[in-house]
Amino acid sequence: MTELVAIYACLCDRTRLRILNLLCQGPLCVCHIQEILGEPQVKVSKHLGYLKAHGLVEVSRSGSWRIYRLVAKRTKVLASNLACLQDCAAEDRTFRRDVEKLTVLRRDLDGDAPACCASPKPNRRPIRGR
Amino acid sequence: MTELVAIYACLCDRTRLRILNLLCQGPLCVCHIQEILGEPQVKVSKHLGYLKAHGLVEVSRSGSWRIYRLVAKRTKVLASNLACLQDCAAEDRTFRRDVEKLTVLRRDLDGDAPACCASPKPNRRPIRGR
DNA sequence: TCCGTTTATTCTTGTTAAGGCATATACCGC
DNA sequence: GCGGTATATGCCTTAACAAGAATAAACGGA
Repeated sequence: MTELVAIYACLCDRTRLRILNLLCQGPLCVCHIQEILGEPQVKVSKHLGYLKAHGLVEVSRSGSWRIYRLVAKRTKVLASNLACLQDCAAEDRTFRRDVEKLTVLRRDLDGDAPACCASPKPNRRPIRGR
Repeated sequence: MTELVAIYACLCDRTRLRILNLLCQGPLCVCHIQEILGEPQVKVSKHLGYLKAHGLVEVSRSGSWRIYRLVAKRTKVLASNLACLQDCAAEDRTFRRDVEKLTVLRRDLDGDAPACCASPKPNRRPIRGR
């Protein structure tokens, strides 16, 4: 039950929902999450930290990038809720657009496996205009 | 998306989860929820208020009792999440015990339809010892 | 009309968390 | 080692909320 409450606590924030929705598509580095969400770095980083602290995601390093992904071993409860989230996300504009952006991003990166900054196109637009 | 966040906000509290789990079994009056949860009246009332304010439950009066129930028309998102919750609840001790208590309570009340205080057994134990 | 029961509301206090700014840390290439 | 990029952390302010105590409101019955 405590676990369930913790999961719902993670899910009751818009930014975290968008992040989780993206991670359902596979591992991602922070900068891509940032770019897709269009949210400031601190915000994204903090929410990722929150999700990690509560056991929903895990990190690995790849050079100077951190690759976030959904935890590999998921309890039944977590799996159920992620599935439910995906269901719900399928009908939401924002969620769908995020995934579309991700798809584009991956195509621009020649679609190699852990699609992250690891292999950026030279002329990729900088993150967050300013 | 906003709706989804609101739903999760409702779900990220232990007491509310227990209440919703009970209401999944059917309408209930406040005093029975109180009795089953073993939580003080204020607490239960407030959480019911919260759930109502966020559109997860609705109330009707029956004499001096208020009968709470899950909202009749549920969005797809809400329905999905309630189903998911029930799934998760099935494997949790507290949730199961709450439902068992409810079953007993209903049996004691001769199992008539909107099982609430409307027809209490004369020798029913008072709510919350004090 | 007064009483007891049922439920909600108000007020207060402590905790948690969100968002922003500035800064720190870690790594890369030179 | 230096500068630049990527990411995290600390501090601050503000808002939301949980919980408890006391009280109010609404109703039924004698």
